[in-house]
Amino acid sequence: MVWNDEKIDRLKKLWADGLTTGEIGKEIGVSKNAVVGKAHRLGLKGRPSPIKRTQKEAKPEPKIRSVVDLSAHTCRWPIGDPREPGFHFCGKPTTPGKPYCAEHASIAYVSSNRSSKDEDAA
DNA sequence: CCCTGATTCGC
DNA sequence: GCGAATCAGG
Repeated sequence: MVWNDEKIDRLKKLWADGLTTGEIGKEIGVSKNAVVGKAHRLGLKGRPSPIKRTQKEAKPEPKIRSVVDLSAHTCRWPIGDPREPGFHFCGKPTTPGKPYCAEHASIAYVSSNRSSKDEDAA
């Protein structure tokens, strides 16, 4: 398909005339896709059918947060194995002054928390 | 289901 | 740059 000035002029004329892509396609002798494609390339805007194509799948944001990225109030409790992919940190709000959130702080600080009974036995 | 236009994709 | 294919809405 060669878009000479005639074709382009006719396309613009018919397009501006209010004809649909199918009509223009039949008129000029091209498929409606060609019409709409050329119209789009020419910068012509369609007045009818304001269909907006939904955003395509595109989310290139594989931002991996390291421990240093976590703010002072972000729980640094490790989730998973650091050597395993998908390892991350808790990230929940921490108790002020503590590196972990309340939930993980309770786990973190129970280490060697021997009760009096243990000492009693020893 | 068939129409519309819009965007994406391969040539 | 071209249009078919695909997508999305009426």
